[in-house]
Amino acid sequence: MTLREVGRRSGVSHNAPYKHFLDKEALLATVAARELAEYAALLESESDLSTAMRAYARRALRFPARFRLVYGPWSFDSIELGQSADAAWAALLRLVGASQGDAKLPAGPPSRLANLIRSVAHGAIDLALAGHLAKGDEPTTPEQLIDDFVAMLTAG
Amino acid sequence: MTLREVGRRSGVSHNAPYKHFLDKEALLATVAARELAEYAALLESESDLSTAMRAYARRALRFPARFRLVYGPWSFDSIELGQSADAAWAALLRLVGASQGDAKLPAGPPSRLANLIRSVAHGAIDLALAGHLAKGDEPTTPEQLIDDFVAMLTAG
DNA sequence: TGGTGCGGTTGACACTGTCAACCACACCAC
DNA sequence: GTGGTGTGGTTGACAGTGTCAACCGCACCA
Repeated sequence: MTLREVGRRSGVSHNAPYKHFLDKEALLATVAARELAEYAALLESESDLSTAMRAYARRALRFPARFRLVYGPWSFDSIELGQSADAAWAALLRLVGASQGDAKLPAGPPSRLANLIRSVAHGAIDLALAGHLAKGDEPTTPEQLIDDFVAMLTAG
Repeated sequence: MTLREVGRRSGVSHNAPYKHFLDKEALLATVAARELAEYAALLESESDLSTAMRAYARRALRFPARFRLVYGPWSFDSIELGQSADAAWAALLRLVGASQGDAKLPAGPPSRLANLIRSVAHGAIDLALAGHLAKGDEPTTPEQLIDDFVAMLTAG
C-alpha cells in the first residue's frame, strides 16, 4: 500500500493525503482504529461468548491485512486506536461476565479469563494467517480452537 | 531494515547481498527460519511443557522483530521456514505427550492440546508486543498467561 | 472588502529494491 | 601452462516511494 496510490485511486494528486494525515503511519492508524472499532461492535452485538469470538475470527480471516494492521508495530500511541481497544476490551469483559453469571465459565476475576480467551483467539487467527494451522497431519481452524477452548472452560 | 544497509554494515557494496539471496524477502526468510529453528531448539532442550513455553515467550519478547518476521506475511513458501516449523511442531508434540504421560495434561489427541497451547502462547506474545496486555486495570504478561493456562489444564 | 485558512497542486529531494553490465580471481580440463 | 568457467564482487542506472516546500484558488467571516 503506497500513499501515492491512495491519491491516485481517490483521483487526487500524490500529496493530497498529507492534507488529511500527518504521514503514512497516521493514515494507517486511522484505518486500524476503524477495524478495531468494528471488532468491538461485533462483540457488543453478540450475547454468547463463543459465538462472538467466532464472529471475530471470521472477520479477521476475511480481512487479514487489516487484522495485521491493528496489531502491527506502531511507532507512536494513536488515541483512536487506544479508544477502540478500550471499547473492545470492555465488550469482551461484559461477555465473560455474562458467561460467568450463567455458570458457563468458572468464577474468578473476569479479566484473567478474558485475557486467556483473547490470547487463544488472537494466536489462532495469526497462526492461521501464517499458514501454521493448515499444515500437518491434523489441520484445524481458529473457529474450531476457540470453540474447543470455551468448551473446555465450561466443562472444566 | 534496508538491503543497502546490510551491504553497508557488511562492508560490501549495496548489491552484494544479491549474490547470496534472490531478493530481500529471501534474505528475511532465511533470518526467520533461523529464529524459528532457535524456538525449536529451545523446546527440544526443555522437559517441562510450561517451562519450555515460558522460555519461548522470553525469547520472543527479547527479539520482537524476529518474532514478527517468523509469522509475517510471506509471498512464497520458504523450504527452510517450513522445516523449522516442522521441527518446532514436533518438539511441542513431544512435550505435550510427556505431560499427558505424567497425567499433568488430560488425555486425547496431543495435536489438539498442542494447538491450543501454541495459540495461547502466540496470542499472548503478540498482544504483549502490541501493548494490549500492559494497559488496563490489571496488566499481565505472556509468561503469566501461559502458566495460567497450563495450570488450568492440569487442574481441569 | 480584505484576510485567513483549508484542501488542492507541482516539483524537488534522498532513499529504496532491483537489474544489467562489467571485473577479478580461484579452479579445473586439457 | 593455458584457456574456459563460475562465483562473488563492483558501478551505474531505473522506476517508484515518503516527505517537504512552495504556490494557488476559493469559501468564509470580521
